[in-house]
Amino acid sequence: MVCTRNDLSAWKDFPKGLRVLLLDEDSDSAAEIKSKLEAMDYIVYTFCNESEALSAVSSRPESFHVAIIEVSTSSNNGGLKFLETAKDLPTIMTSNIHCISTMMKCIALGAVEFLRKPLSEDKLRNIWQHVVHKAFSVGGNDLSESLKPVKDSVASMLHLQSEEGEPNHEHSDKIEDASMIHENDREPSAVNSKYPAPSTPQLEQGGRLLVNGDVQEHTNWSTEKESGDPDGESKSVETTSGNIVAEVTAPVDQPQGPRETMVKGEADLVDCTKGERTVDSHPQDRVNSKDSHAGAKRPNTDSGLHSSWPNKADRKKLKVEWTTELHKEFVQAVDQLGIDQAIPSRILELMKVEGLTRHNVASHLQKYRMHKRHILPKEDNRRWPQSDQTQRSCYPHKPIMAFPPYHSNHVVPVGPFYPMWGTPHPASIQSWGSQGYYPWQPTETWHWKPYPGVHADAWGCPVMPIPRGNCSKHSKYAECSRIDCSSTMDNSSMPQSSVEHQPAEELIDEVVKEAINKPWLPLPLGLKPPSTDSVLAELSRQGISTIPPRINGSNSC
DNA sequence: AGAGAAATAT
DNA sequence: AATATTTCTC
Repeated sequence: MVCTRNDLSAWKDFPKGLRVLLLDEDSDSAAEIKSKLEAMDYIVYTFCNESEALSAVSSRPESFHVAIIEVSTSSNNGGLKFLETAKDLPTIMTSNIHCISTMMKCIALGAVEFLRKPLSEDKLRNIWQHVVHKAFSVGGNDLSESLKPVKDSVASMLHLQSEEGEPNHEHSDKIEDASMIHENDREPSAVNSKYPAPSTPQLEQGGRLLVNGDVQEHTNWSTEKESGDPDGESKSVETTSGNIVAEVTAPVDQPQGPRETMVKGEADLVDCTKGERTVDSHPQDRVNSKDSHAGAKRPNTDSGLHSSWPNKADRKKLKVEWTTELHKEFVQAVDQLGIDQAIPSRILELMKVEGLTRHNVASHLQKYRMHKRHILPKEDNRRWPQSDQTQRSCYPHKPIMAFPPYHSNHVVPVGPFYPMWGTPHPASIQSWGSQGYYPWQPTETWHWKPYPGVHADAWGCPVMPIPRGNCSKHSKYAECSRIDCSSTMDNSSMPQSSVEHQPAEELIDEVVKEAINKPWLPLPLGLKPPSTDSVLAELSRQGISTIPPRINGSNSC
């Protein structure tokens, strides 16, 4: 009758079927208790003398979940021996005498509770709590066989994910609902309607699990890198069977450093539970915050609704708002990492923004790249009239043959495609580029590397006509190793439709790919060999520092 | 597992 | 229409 883990995952209506060892020398009393317990769908094993009970519990300890032991009046130590022996078994002592010292003795010896006779249904109803409590108090390893399944079952009910146990969503929701109420005395409502048998947790332990479940929700939110989405990206509080108690008892975690991102529920205006939440930011953490007026720009900042933490429903839909701030941090991270390192997880790491997920970053990065590739060149040309030519011309975005048609002297009054992203004013909303913020590592370091393992730019990347003069200012390796479009295309007569520039990009991709994959072949028309600078940079990037001294500054532009 | 692209949602 | 999230593919 060993209760295995599998049995327990099927223990849907816990605590029905809980196995109770009952020791009472008074057979009438025993019968009475037994019938009450059985009415609650507990399974009762009655013993009328201690030694029988002892042998039963020692020979098959896994057969019982809880014991109710009468403190015998007839013998001196009646019942206490059992208590001492069956330490793994949550044991409730009972007696019709209620001598305080006896009670204390029982508790001191490990009894989980002392119940005065007669044992009413109410008293008996809650004995399952001790089972659960024990299951969660004891470390996973020394958990007695009979309790493991209990723990699994409960963990599963609470959606705590004990090991790979399948979480039970219906249950978790209900429990969560119940826990939101924070009441100790639960009438047979949510939980109990599903588990009609006993219950009405009164003891601290019982309630604690639920309350802590709630706490954990919060903890989860504040630490999780990915909000509670089920794809498991949440690296936060992975509650496992071994550490639930510790986890749950720990104070709600104080973000120690990471900034927090602003997230917004979808229904901003509805009510406190749905309204936007602005997490307090930690000024001391904002080491990189460059603009003091940033706060004023935050469209969402502080509507005074700090009240409630997101409940589950809302949490799912929390939306990251890419404010200027946030975007700036993003760009900084990206710049800092450089093109080949700028992957969502690293960016996320660098940004240290609380609550931001890798998905968020990935998405933003996707957009960022799109803009870099397709939009910025246009934007750049048209919206940075003051810029020295270098900035524009050295843009690393790929293909350039198809630079958007447009004459620099022709002021285009029409709004940009993506006004948000291209606005030149540093203080205004998002602008993708990082120029101006991090002059030591300008966006030029963004060399899109379409083919893993090789830096395309080092091998020749197509590029716009090189403007006169300014090249030498930029030591980056990219700029001199590009196609000189003017040799093959006439800028002034370039196609006006940006549609036509797509195929050209792909073509260039192909050409570059070919050049990369077959370095022994002559470079295709339009590709220049890599410059010395670019080769050196690539070599040093790959950890090769010693180069034969045969370099003659041939990187003329 | 995680990056990136595409699809989908708001 | 812009942009964020989700889903899908590799």
